[in-house]
Amino acid sequence: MEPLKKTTPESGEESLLTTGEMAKLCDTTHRTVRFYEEERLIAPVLRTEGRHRLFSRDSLLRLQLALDLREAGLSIDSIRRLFALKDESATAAEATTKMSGVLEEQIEELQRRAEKLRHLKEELISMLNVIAGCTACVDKRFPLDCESCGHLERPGLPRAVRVLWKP
Amino acid sequence: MEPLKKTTPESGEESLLTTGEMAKLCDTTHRTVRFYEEERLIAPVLRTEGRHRLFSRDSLLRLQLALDLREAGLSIDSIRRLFALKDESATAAEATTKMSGVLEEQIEELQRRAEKLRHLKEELISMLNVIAGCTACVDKRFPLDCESCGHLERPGLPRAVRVLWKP
DNA sequence: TTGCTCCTCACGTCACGTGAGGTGGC
DNA sequence: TTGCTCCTCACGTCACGTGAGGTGGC
Repeated sequence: MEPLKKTTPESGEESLLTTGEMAKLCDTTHRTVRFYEEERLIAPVLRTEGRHRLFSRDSLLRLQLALDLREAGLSIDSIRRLFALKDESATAAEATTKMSGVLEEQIEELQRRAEKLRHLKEELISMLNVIAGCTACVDKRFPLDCESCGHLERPGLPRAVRVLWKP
Repeated sequence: MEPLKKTTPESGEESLLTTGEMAKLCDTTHRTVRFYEEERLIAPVLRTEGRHRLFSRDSLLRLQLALDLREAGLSIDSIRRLFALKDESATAAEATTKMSGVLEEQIEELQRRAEKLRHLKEELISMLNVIAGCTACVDKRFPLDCESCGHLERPGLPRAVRVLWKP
């Protein structure tokens, strides 16, 4: 029996990834992969003779995490600093303390953002409920004279309705 | 008794807001107020002789909602279209249907984002737990040879640790 | 008159997007 | 040879930030 060289690479050489494969596996674009390389967050392990980039599996993981951290609101610079923290620390304790600091801060920021989004969502939902009452409206006063209708006069009317339903 | 003209304005004229007051009440900058005016999302009701802008309370509400929608991920263009929906609709039913569509879509997007953020948060927290075990590490192998330590070998180790704790 | 706020250009920034024109590799 | 992917500039975009140099208003 012959060893399955193509499907089960052992050296790791054969599992290198092109820019396009990196993009596909990270669900992003070619340009974004190039941008993260420009920013020194990843680097190709080698180039082909035609100068095509080849990345390692480690680079794939780094890019995936970097992109998730970006989506979570960290800037490229913060991500770069987070990735550099370990090598800049003298001891493991120092590294973990610093990483914890960055991560805790971001977790708190995520919680604040989630809370704000949840609030806005509630406002939008309550708004849908209010304007649902206008769906059956056949009044000739729409849309220029809704204010005389009375439907929008009740107290506690969400700001979104006041703004979006104003003449 | 004299009417309290200064503190309880009746005409509304006296409650007009300058660009700086708009910025302060929206917790944003002067430039951002100007930008939203450039984008036709708000407009000053009048100018002083010295060309200083004066905005109405309605503009304040519009700007506050616009900024919240921006933070929630809507583009300036989407916000402009949402604000224009009512006047572009022939009936109240049409307006509510269209607004519901935009808002429902954004609510779903918010939920997707919140879910992703929650996932990343879990990963970061579990990462803190793992690297907490390294805090007491006094091994000379840190930081260049952590891989030979065994602490990071267990299966299911979050990707974040694999990336951030790699040599 | 002094301080603070406001004005109008206008270029800078961040994280990419989008061609333009050319080459690589199965 | 054909298609698809990759390459390197390099300018564009979105939502503002940041001065530069000047004027307003209590």
